[in-house]
Amino acid sequence: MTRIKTDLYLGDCLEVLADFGDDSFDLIMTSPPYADRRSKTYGGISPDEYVNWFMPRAEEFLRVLKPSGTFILNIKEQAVDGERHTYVIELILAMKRQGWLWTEEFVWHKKNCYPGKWPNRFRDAWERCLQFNKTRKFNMYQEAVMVPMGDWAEKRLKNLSKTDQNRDTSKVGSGFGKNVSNWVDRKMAYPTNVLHLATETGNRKHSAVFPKSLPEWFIRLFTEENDRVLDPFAGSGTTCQVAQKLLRNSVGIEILPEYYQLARENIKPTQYQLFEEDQNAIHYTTGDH
Amino acid sequence: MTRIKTDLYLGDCLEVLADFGDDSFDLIMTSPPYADRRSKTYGGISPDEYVNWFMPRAEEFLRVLKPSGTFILNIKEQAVDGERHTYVIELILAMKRQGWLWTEEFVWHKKNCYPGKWPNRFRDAWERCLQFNKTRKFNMYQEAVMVPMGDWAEKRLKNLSKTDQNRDTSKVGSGFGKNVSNWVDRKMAYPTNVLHLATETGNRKHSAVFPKSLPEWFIRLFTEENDRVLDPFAGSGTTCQVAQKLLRNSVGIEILPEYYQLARENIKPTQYQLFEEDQNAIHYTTGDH
DNA sequence: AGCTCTTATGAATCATTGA
DNA sequence: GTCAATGATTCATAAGAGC
Repeated sequence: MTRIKTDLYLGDCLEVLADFGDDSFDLIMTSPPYADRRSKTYGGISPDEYVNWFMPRAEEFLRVLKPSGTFILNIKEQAVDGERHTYVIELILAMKRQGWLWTEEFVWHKKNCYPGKWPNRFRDAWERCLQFNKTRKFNMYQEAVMVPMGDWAEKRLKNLSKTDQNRDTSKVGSGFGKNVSNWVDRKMAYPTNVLHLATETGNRKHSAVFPKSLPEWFIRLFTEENDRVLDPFAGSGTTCQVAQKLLRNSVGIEILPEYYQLARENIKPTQYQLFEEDQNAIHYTTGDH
Repeated sequence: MTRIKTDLYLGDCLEVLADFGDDSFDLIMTSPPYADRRSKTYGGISPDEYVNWFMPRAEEFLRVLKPSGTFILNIKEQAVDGERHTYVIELILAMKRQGWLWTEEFVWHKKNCYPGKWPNRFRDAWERCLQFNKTRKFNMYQEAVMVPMGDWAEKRLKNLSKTDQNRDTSKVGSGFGKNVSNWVDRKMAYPTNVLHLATETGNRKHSAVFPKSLPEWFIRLFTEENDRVLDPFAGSGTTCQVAQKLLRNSVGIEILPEYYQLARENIKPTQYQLFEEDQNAIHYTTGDH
């Protein structure tokens, strides 16, 4: 029996994380308060101060992340005075100086983005999901997020073209023959670094929620069951909710009491996972928090 | 009768542009050689030197662009030693210091990206289209790129682009708008800053073309007929081809003789556009180049 | 004309081998 | 050791051929 823990903390992650040991988390997945957005609620970090505000916290993230772990930062700069502000790209450079590896930049395409019309720009339909790592040897479970192949596959794989055979038989025997058999049955393909996820509408209490599918995708990709996930800007607790559902331990930190309270309501009490022979017999029983 | 000029130059844009006056172009649309890519054909600028290589050219672009004009830069940094290189975001910062406004960043989602599998990353399926301007009052013709809503429209659009390819160019000048106006009673929507286009895979002579639809979209969005477009890294001349089709004047500059020659072959001689009442009476007659 | 089927290949990235 | 060249991996599109 494995216990899945989901812990919520009220406070500034800079202070709360001081009590956590080095190399504690397999994944940090967060969407921090955007500069100047939610200024009423979060005290309004101005775009120009954003990097200075973020960096000491990034240092703590670097400390508590395992060497094999990953940090996913969902963020997008807004337009300020007719321009895209540069605080996000400056943040990337600053974090590299701090010791992070900037491994990848995923694009989250928001299929149903916010409506609106402006004379000088179109609706903003994408956000960055920046991937940072401590080392080049990080855990990645690609099979966990495979996607169905396109319709083209069925016809295509019936009759493999000569090129395919030529290109691959040029290898010394071992390669294609084996792979053909892999391919013919294959219905799934590896995804790309562009994610197509709709935003979830209707959450009025927390203005900057991401859809559950966003943390779900990254949690599946970068962690296994019983791993430990951190969301240092937990908001209404979406990341922790998803982590719990996927049987990952998680820690959520939120500075605003309203959101902290909301997160507590959204998170079910501690779960217990029972391993039994019958897969359908995985039960969830609630326990003390 | 309006004459559409399409001029191609062989040489380094840094030198060729010296002969052009200030404020000459309404749109600069280009995809420069990426760092260290195609090093056999182009010089192979190393990622670390890329900004220094680019900046003097950017200065010329700034000079020859009209105050109401736009500069679209299609670029993507590669992975170097397990990380995304930072030369593109450093370029953005350098260009801002040079006097550019970084107005927007469009995402070009490449639906058919290069295949492959690696233990630490997925396939790269997007590129940046960075929008820079000289002033906050730039021309933008949003209606020219409106898209029909719904799935039925997608098929319609596909068919349209097919007939486009078949020399049905009479539709094209103002045609897109006209066709679209047929659907105006149906719902039209403004697009977003995410473009979904497939790369063209059939081109054997030039390995790095962008699909025609990419410059087409930006030319429609940021210029009107008879405006003047520049592609300082013209390659096989895709931008100029499209500009000509859309009845915009254009200048293409290419440093490699092979591509310059290829561009010349791809560009039809100077066109003359006749304005007459009957839409079908728009004729093209060839003249000296 | 309009459909299906065939075929080539694309701004990729990492691991391994060779100089 | 460092650096350059070669090999291995793999998905989606459109042009072209055939009916």
